[in-house]
Amino acid sequence: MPSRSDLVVAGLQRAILEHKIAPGTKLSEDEVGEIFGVSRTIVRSALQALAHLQLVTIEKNRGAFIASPTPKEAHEVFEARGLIEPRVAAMAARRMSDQSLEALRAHIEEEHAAMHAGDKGQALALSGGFHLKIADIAGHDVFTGFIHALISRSSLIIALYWRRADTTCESHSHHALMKAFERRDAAAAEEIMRSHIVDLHSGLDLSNRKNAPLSLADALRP
Amino acid sequence: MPSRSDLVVAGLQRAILEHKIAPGTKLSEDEVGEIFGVSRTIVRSALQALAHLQLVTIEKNRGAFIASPTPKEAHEVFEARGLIEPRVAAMAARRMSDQSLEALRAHIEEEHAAMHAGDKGQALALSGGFHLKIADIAGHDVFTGFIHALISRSSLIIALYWRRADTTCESHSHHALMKAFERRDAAAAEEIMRSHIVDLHSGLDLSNRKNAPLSLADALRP
DNA sequence: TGCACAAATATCGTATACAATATATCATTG
DNA sequence: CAATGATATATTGTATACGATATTTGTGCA
Repeated sequence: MPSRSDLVVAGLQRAILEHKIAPGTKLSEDEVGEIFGVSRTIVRSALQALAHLQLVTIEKNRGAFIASPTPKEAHEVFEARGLIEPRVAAMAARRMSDQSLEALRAHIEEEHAAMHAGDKGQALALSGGFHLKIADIAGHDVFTGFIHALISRSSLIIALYWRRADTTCESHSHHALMKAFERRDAAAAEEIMRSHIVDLHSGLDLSNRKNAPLSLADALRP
Repeated sequence: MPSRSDLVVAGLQRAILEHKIAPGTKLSEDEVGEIFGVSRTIVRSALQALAHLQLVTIEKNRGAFIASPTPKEAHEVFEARGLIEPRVAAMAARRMSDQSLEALRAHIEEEHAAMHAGDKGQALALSGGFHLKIADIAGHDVFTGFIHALISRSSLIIALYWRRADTTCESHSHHALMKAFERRDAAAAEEIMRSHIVDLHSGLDLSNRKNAPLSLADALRP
């Protein structure tokens, strides 16, 4: 049974992951509460949770803002992913069931569809979701928790520093990973994941920060 | 300027790290609020923060309890530390300044003193602090954050599953790490850290859980 | 005595009221 | 007109009140 603040967390997180709210945007407690129909008590709880994931930063007596990762943070996040995710991919390969394999295939289909539909935001969110599903399959809750936080932050980082317009390399790497999973080849999965994340990391231009603020109410309207 | 809930978080965390509150202990909001002289609003915020660190579990309509890691969680925590901390130790060795080296030496002195004083709880907390200081020196905020959470949880795990009475192996490994740091030998630091954590991991007996509940008010009285 | 069920109590979940702080507005002055 | 300062407004920080849920206690009955 999801608590009411979890719903707010999920709603905001989704908007952030799909790039509907830009980094730096202020999240006024009253405004968020109005949109979700809850009191400030709930909103505050949700904002604290998001702050813990480092998706928002809370400044005392000033309020909460969508986080705006620095180049250093961006680098660190992908460095961390580069250490953890290959290991987790190998674990997932060893534990891969036919059922999980099928779920991953379905997920890739969704990615493909969103891409063709031209919905960049959703395509990006789904691409992160693929990595998360792999972590779930690995069944290592500690690593999964870390990866969850890292992927969320990655979405913000990509909003600020991504240099290319497309995300086709994603699709290619994800297919390669599928091949390795089908063979239950842990070593291959580990290596493909490593190079995939290096790819993502090198797709960032940490010297050029983009800006694209947006109205909060618009972004959250379902 | 630390907010009031941070003070509650720090107070509870310290008590947990020093094994003054046993896993499973209930943290009543009223009781904690009474002890720290704050309202339930603040306590709730603090408990949520501790829940994010997984030092506390919150059960809906039942309250907050000191977390009681399962054997699986215990295994995963040390597996994660085994992956991350060696890498961080290497980074720290590369960035080690004379000043940082001195700080680490001083820290080891403290450990030594606490051990001689027979204060098991504080010795354990300090031993975790040594690992944290290394992470700080490495200057990688993402890894430091992870390690912070992992070390906190390790303290709970040790409370439940530690098989030996002493912690002398800690002291030995920490000295060996210092030697590597003094030589700025990243490879050695990495390897020593790896085997140190394997040592810790193997010091657990995951089939035997200890029990040692304690009064809450006593534990928190400064 | 032991069990089942009901009342009473305690604790948590949420909303709201008030205080503290920051931000915005606007007049004043050089 | 720009800069500065005072007032007004808006927003966050905290406490508290009230309703909802769980736990405990107590009572009746087999």
